[in-house]
Amino acid sequence: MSAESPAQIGFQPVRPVRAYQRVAEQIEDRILAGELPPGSRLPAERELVRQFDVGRSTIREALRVLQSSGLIRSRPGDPLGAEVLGVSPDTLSHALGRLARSHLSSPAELIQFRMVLDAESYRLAARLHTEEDLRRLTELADTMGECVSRDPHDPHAFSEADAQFHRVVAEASGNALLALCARAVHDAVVGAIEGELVRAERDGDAGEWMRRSVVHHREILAALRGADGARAARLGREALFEHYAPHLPEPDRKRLRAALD
Amino acid sequence: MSAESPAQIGFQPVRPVRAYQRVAEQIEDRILAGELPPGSRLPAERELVRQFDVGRSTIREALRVLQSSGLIRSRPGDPLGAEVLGVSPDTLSHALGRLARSHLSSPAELIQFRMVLDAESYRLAARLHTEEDLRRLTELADTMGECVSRDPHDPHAFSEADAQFHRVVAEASGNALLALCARAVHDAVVGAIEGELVRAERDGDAGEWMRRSVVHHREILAALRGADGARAARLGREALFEHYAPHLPEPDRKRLRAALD
DNA sequence: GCAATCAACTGGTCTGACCAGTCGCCTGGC
DNA sequence: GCCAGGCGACTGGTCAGACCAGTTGATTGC
Repeated sequence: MSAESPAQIGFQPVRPVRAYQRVAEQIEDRILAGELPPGSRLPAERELVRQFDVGRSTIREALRVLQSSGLIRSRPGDPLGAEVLGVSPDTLSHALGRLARSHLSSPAELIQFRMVLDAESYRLAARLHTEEDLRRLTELADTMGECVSRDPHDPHAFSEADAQFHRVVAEASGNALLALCARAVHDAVVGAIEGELVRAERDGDAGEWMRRSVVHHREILAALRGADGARAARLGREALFEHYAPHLPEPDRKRLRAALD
Repeated sequence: MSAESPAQIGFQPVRPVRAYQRVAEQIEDRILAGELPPGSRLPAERELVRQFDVGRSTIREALRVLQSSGLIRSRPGDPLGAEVLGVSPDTLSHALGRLARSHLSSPAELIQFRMVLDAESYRLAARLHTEEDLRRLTELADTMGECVSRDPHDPHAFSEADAQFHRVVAEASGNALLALCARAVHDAVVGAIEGELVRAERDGDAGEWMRRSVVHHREILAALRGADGARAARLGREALFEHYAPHLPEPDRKRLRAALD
């Protein structure tokens, strides 16, 4: 890029930058730089009006943008001002959820994507886990077992422990980005497929798949303990496939099978 | 969930929903449902004021939210009103870029994540590619070869063809979601590491890594043609590792190596 | 000591205004 | 007849000021 003609050097097309954008950028930069840590408060809107020397609507539009990005949260009547939330995976979840709802991708793709992310979490976690991770995972698997042996079953607590299990594995992978994405996809899947799950529970075979799921999780845990990443990854993929495939039409199922490896 | 005490059934905490949220939701739903396809136009703000029967600031805050989500784009003076862009991966890119810039994740994690996504793209693409995909990939590999054999090198066109290559592979994987995420991560990596790359180019070994990269891409292409997903995935991981590892400190490099498999 | 009240905030919304930019029409000169 | 220029009639961006409902904390009354 060092060989451009002199006439083209130094000048770039200038696009108008809106006032609310500059306000939002300044605040976002402070948040990302850590100067406004999560939990801290922004000044009140009318105070920001004075500091930035713009109208209140400009301030409000900037705050709306930040809020829709999940960086801040505001509450009417709060004398402390808007609360800084910091970077969170919620934006990712939202964006993924939107993609999942749009014609751009199908539920099957969402599930396949989750198979990929989960499997890679397992693979990495098998190498990098700590004893503490294993302890927590064992505990969660036990919790899941209790939920299924209890009468009546407690599918809510079960799902909670299940989600927690995946979250711990993702964190054990040592890659926060992977963990955040895996969580976002997990949330999106749950949000998109929830209706199916409820129906399946009502069909009465809830105990059956919960039991199978517990077995799966224990096998995965054993593979993690043995540092067998490939096996853990394969087991994770199979578990997801078995769980979701029955609810999908054949073409989708075939595509999902391609991700089984 | 069917066994709750009667007193807890039927009532859920009602949280106030802001007017701008309802406006934004209505418009977003129409866009996601395809009733407002990309390229179509929203009514003018003052017309929306009439239709939704709210103040203009409410309309504007709703439009700001949609705009920051990348769903619409507005331009001053446009008599046609805001343009509908539809769901795009830009939001994902933004969110990932923010995560990459925040203290929550490091460049190494970003690269590792890209290794994961690319490798899985290869694995799936090896199974599901079409002849047309192979033709385009061959063409792009040739283009990359030309860029490197040209004198002087054309690193810009090279990077462009490289990005295109990855994009075609991701699309050949048959999973649009995976493709979008891979592209978003690619963009985030490029955005985050660009400074490093420029430095490397200036160091004069540009020709060398470009040549190696071409070889890598041809090997991957051969693996894809042979439907050898595992091999393609491994090659893809190695290519990224070789490219980025030299620019990282040792601890990060070690962690990246864990993703090599 | 405690509960009800009140005043001073907050964010959410509306109104009305002005500006600069953009477009389409319309008119004037060629 | 054609085209350039200008003139509205729009657009979105911004500002100012107002009101409302909700929150909070001090004050008041018991």
